[in-house]
Amino acid sequence: MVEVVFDILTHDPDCAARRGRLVTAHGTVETPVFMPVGTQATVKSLTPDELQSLGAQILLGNSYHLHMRPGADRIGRLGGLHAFMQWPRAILTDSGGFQVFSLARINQIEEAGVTFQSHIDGSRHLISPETAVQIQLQLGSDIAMVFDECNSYPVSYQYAQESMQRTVRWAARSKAAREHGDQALFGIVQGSVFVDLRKACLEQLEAIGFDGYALGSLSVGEPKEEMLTVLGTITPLMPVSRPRYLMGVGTPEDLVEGVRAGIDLFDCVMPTRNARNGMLFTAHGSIQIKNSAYADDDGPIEEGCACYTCQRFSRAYLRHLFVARELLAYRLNTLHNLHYYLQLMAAMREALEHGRFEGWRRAFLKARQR
RNA sequence: GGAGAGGUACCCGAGUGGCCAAAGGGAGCAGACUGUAAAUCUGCCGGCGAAGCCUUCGGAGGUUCGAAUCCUCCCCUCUCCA
Repeated sequence: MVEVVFDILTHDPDCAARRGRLVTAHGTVETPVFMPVGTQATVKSLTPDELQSLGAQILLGNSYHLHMRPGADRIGRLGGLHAFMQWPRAILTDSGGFQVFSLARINQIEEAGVTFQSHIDGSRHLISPETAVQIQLQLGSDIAMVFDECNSYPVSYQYAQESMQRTVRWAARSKAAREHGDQALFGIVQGSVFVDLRKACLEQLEAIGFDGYALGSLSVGEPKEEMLTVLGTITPLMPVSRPRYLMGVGTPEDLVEGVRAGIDLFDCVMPTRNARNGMLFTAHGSIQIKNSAYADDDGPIEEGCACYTCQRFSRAYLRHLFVARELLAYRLNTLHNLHYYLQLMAAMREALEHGRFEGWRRAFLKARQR
């Protein structure tokens, strides 16, 4: 089997950004990259063919949700997640660590792992570092994440420290549990907004040794300044030769700042969820398509946008579909937003290739002032 | 012609002496959303506004300290009988 290999093609001369290439058994991923979120073995409302047409190179799947339904063992029997959902390109799976945060009301954290009370039927399930690795092995993702605890914000220094240390212990157990070298395993740096905890966590994870390193528990409610401080301080300390993944982030601006700090992989539900909630991204900021201002607007979401939606449909039509709760609204909006996100990443990769990322970034920020 | 039911805010619809500027829906308007329990959630929704004040429950009178609610007359709608 082919191991996941990461090469850096160019470093930007003016900042920490880099243009890289991640080779997986399911294709090459050009970085920096945005991974659309396909929690339940689907990027909501789109087909795999549409995702490929949009230029998606790698998707994110979720261990917790697929374990609960339909079951990772079942997906394994059915040929793995790629075959199951008919996605031929790369997949990264989250370990369920985010659900420790998002489903905090129905779980209990212990040293052994986290006991979830299923949000589907109330039954109890222990997810441990070992089971999280096992689940992801059954899913057959190209990149697996260690089982961690995603912290909420704010948390006390003491809790952040205890949680971080437990996440490190869990990371070591995850590494020990991994059997196959053809599935990459990434460690996750925790420590909330406390930079010294983040540094200590990263050092310990490096000592264990992972194929890539991620920043977790960011954009969970902390002030943007805090997020940028952690991002700007910790990212440069992460191993240069390994892929760096900023988990769950973020807005278009966040992606640009992340790339600038040296991040290679991103994922976020924002383009897909917000699309379903009527918020559409453009170079000049976002719009709420349901606003009455668009009722008679015969122009596209964004002038010059090459996406399917903008090539054919007016804002007035999209507003109508959304207000009428027509299913097509969710699809068309999602197509546009993902196109925007993926094109944004492609534009950054191109700027990096030409060594002019900073100039590109200034133009990006200027356009959003309008 | 007779018997009965009913007219409440943009629409539907609760309320039948004070806790009512009036429940609840819907529509409308706006906002939020960051490793997805999300096609979800939140706010506003008579007027001016900080408190507060003003106008409002088909119309006009009346009873009462106080009326969407009780009384009188009028207008209109619906159902059944002839």
